Amino acid sequence: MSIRNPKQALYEQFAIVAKALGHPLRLELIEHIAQGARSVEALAAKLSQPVANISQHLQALRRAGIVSAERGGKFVHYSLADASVLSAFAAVRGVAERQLAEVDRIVRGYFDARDDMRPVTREELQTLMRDGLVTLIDVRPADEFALGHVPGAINVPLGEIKVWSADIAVGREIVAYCRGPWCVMSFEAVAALRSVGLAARRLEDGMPEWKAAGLPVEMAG
Amino acid sequence: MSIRNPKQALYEQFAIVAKALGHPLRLELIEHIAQGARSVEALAAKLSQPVANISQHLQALRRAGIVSAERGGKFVHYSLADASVLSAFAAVRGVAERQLAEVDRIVRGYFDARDDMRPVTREELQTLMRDGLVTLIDVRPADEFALGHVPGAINVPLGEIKVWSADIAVGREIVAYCRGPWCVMSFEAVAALRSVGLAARRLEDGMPEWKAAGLPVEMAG
DNA sequence: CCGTCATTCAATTATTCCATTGAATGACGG
DNA sequence: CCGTCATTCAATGGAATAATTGAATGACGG
Repeated sequence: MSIRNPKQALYEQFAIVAKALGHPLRLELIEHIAQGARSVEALAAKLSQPVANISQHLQALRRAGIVSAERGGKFVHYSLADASVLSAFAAVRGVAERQLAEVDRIVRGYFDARDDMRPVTREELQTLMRDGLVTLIDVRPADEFALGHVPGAINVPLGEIKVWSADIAVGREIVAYCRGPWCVMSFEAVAALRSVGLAARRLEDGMPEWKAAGLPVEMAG
Repeated sequence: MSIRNPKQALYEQFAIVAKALGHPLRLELIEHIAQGARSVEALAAKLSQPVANISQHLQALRRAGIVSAERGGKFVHYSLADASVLSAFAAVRGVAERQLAEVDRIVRGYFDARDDMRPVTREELQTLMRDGLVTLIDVRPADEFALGHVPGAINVPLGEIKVWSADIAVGREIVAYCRGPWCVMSFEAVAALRSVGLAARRLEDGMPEWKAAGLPVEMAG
């Protein structure tokens, strides 16, 4: 806590935030917390990690002002401290997408193979939904769907998509979304639907971005 | 390079970018490089750091796709790889400003003491300049001014502000800017000008943001 | 083709970060 | 007021990061 010039002191603070974003597990935690408030053990289960490890990463995120903790019952619920966290995440992602060849390689090797089409934008989706032209499916697990989803969306967790798609008439387009722009589940869903001859596309990103854009969110189920 | 799921692979890439932003020296490097392309030794001199140390930090930034290097003569010039780097920096800064109490403490303890007024926005400045109501000064060192400045600005490096202000008539407002929103020099300039009875305010942020906003930039001197 | 000099590499030490384990905390429900 | 259980703390070992030093690279100018 030595006295140093204020610029350095500020930059140290900014670095704390960036450093907290600088670990893949913590980024994944942010993605999950962005779906809604969650307890430590729920997050640990979702990431298949020991509880103590998750707890420590959450504390790192909290020290950086990225998430906030609130006790309810015997659980501590973590949620995003600020909507600006999502834009910081998006900005970092943007740099990586534009500049890192490895990102390009991963996207081409995996994601393009499952959906090489341009995703549906939020604006497009609103029009399509208003005119009743598409079926919108939310492929996240039921608990995340319950915490908030796009109005009119049907919850079809990825594991149930095969059974669900058996009853669907060919011709009507299906739009799928999940947790965010690179959430694997919506890519898998689109690939599965196409493989049985259905027309399917992804929404450009997921629930947190929809909400952050100020669009309506439906709760419970 | 083991085979793991694509989501983790992507998040590792995003983490590389964030991690590169997670060190105060590297953030300061970005601020300087944003003023214009610079050699390693020039940056080392500006930050008062050994050349080898700066070289290694620059390579970390380059691996993260944040800066790019180009050889010219016997110097390697580093510049920002992408305009999106500035928005990532700004987003991280935004989280810190909103959520970290320590940032508030530093700002109140140092910056507010020198300028407790609302800064001038870019739009305001354009109006004031067009109507000829203010004198605009760029308080950065001459070399940075030469690499690009706001049209109509006068270069008054911080060290010369006392001499310069002696000849200025009271009454006409002065607007000062430097490298970015928390660049210390413009705060110091405003404080110095006010202490001799002149009306002075800061621009809301600095040269890189002006340029990133698509506004005109004047070169050379 | 050789010397110069900006830059990078390599090696070292100190520090910080990360995952794991098991124990401690502390709020709730009875 | 006590047991339960989600969460946090503390301690360990191993890995990555940072600063420093001095040597090596390698492109340019002659």
